[in-house]
Amino acid sequence: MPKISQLRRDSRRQDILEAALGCFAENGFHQTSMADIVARSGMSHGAVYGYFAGKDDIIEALADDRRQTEMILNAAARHADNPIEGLRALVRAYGRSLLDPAGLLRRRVGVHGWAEALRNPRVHARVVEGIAIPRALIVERVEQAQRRESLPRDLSADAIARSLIALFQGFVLQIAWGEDVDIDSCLAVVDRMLLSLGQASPLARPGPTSGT
Amino acid sequence: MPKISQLRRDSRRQDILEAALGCFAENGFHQTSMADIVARSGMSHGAVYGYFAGKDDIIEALADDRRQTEMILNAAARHADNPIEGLRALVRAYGRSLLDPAGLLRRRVGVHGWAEALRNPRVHARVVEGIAIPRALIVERVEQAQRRESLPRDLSADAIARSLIALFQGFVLQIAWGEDVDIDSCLAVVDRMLLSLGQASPLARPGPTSGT
Amino acid sequence: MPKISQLRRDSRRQDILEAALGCFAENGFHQTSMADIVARSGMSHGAVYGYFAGKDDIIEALADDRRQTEMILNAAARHADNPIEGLRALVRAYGRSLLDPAGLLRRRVGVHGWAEALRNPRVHARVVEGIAIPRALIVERVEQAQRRESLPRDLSADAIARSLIALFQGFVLQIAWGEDVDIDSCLAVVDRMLLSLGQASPLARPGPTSGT
Amino acid sequence: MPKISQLRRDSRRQDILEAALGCFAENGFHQTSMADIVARSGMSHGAVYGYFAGKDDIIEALADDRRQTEMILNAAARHADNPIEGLRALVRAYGRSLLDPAGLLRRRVGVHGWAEALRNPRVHARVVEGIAIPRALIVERVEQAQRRESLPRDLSADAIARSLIALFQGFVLQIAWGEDVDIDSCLAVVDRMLLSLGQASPLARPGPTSGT
DNA sequence: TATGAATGAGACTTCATTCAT
DNA sequence: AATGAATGAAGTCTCATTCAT
Repeated sequence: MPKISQLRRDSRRQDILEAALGCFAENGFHQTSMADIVARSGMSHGAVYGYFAGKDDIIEALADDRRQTEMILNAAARHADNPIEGLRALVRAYGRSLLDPAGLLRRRVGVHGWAEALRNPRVHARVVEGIAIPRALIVERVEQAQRRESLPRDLSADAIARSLIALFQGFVLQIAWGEDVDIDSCLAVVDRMLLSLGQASPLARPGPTSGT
Repeated sequence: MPKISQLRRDSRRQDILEAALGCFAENGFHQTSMADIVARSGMSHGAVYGYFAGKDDIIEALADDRRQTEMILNAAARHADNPIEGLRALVRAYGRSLLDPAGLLRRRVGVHGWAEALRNPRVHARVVEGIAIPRALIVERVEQAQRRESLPRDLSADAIARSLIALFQGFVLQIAWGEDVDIDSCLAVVDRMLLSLGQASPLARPGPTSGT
Repeated sequence: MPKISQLRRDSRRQDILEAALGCFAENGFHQTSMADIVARSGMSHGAVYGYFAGKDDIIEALADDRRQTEMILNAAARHADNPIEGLRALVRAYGRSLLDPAGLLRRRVGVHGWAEALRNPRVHARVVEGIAIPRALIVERVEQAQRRESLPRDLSADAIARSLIALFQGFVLQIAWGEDVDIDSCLAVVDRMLLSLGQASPLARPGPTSGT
Repeated sequence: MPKISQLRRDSRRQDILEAALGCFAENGFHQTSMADIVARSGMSHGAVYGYFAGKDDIIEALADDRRQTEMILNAAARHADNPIEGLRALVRAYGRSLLDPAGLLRRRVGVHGWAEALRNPRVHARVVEGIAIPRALIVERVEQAQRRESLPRDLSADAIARSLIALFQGFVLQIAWGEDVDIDSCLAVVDRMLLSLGQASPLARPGPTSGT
């Protein structure tokens, strides 16, 4: 029988996650101490441990960043009839999210999560699964487009999806570093790539990796 | 006047860097202790500190490793006469390096370095400068291509360069995670993107990010 | 809002200072390790660091201990009407404190503090300020005496004060070394010096530093 | 059969001691590393250990600072016939040495030695013995003076000697701290004390430690 | 439940001394 | 004799977690 309402519990939990997000964004997971998080959350050590089993648990909770992804994916659903337009909508939606200053912290922590996924299996699982979701959706759209001949059939749908995702991973990285990235220009490039892939005359296809 | 030859000194230094590379690849910078590196290098604590001022110094030395980048860039220089072919060569060269198992550790550590660059200014400088080198080269090639009309002039050369780099950053990441990436297929996608960008009929250009 | 009372906190803090005092008295500041202090205090490393920022902080806290000085000065204040008697009372009070075995450790640590003051600005400030307090009081008394002609007016009051202090610094040192100092005899000498200074016939004053 | 002449050996040894003196004066014994001394001496680690058994050996060699003391004592010998003048000459000689900037380092290291003498028996022995030499001489002069009635017979000669030494120990300390000490004024005070002690009318002697 | 003081293993780094060259 | 690289014990301090209050 909880003494405080579930609502209050959720709110407190969110406070901790937000505090952790701020700390991790500034200093990374391993250069942030629990004391930092505790101080920033305004709670006590004991209280924080009442909501999370430990630091790793907080890291995992933040790595489990499925919500934002799903919100973005909804944008693609609006063009369910035209796969190419769906993909373009997805690109635009992702692009917009890159410009959102509210996501700054989340993107920085995301990069830390990429590194953490290399050694922490639980984080790895969450991060990789989180990316598998949009990839599956993109693959679906690409295959639709290939069936309609609006994307070349000789290219692997999975490779196209991975490439699109890779593009945005790189953008996230470059932006997180504070580089002077003109997102709109980059989106224009991605958009044109998508479009021109669909138009490419088959005659012009040389062997892609023909070189040594 | 050192009692050991410069050659031996360099070799010892390299031993330490290799030990560190292995440790960092497995556990990241901050979950690797100096004791780990010391043990793996087979040297003593004091000896390691005779070569590096501390852990950060080792991290920076590894981040400063742009030799590999430069070697790859040399491959692209051979196609200096045709910019598009030069870019394609670059893509192939990078792609090959992704398949090289010898670079596995280096790529994993590279991802850790991306995260570290978010909070360590010295690492940031090295990482960002290391990426500025290929970007400058790509921009140059793209501008040549735009002057010859083999790439659309209305796209920003910088954005194209950033996009190409982003693609490979994402590939590095996905491969480092151990995902089942078919590099050849991805390279084919990138190659086709490059080619078709050049062929895209002007009439077919819709406003790239026209929607909200 | 601390979970332990301020009283208990102060007591713990005092325990640490006492442990440190014992260690420092035996081995000096730099030959005493934090582990020594921790062991002697019966607390844990972390606990000690909860009360002091580090070893230097402990050293400074001990150097900052001017309470004893002030207690001694109070003794002299009782003879406020007659400056010479006030000075003699001060001498007696200091002298008594030299015999106090309870102050043995404190005096030994004091000597270490003198050396530390040579290179640690914070300790320097505390030590020098701690001595400025009695000096100011002595200067005041001496000037009173000079106005009443009970001390020669041609001697610098500051120099007289510094000389009195120097005497006691030397006594502290010699006693700390365990030398066979007969304090009472020394006090008799100082007392007589004070008295005879006041009686010295002006005719008998040769040039003080007339030699080479 | 030494490869280098004894002369050269002595010179090298002196170089090391001078380097150590500089380091110790700046940072004290225990905050100076052998590497500091080695660097300042311009020699190699091995070479230094060829002249001294270790750091403690160097410290002891510096604590054994008998030469300067002896040079000063020679000044007192010139007035062998008149003990009071001999003491005054001694005071002047010591006073001059306090003003000598060349002795600055030596005096600072001396203070560190005072502290070190508290815990290092070998240093203790050297320091205490070094001070016993002038004390013995002063005692002798005082006893001569007492026999001639130029100093009161009811005061302990040892206490007078210790008091004179204490005065200078305190001066050394205050000067080493960089305090604004007017040495000449202080010497005038000491000189007058000596003189007036000899003149003090027996009638004026109250009980010295008559207080509580 | 909540608090925050306490724990203690373990992190990074220094340094007196040795010894192969 | 000289060199200076190497050793490794020991130093200071941090911090994730626990638990008495």
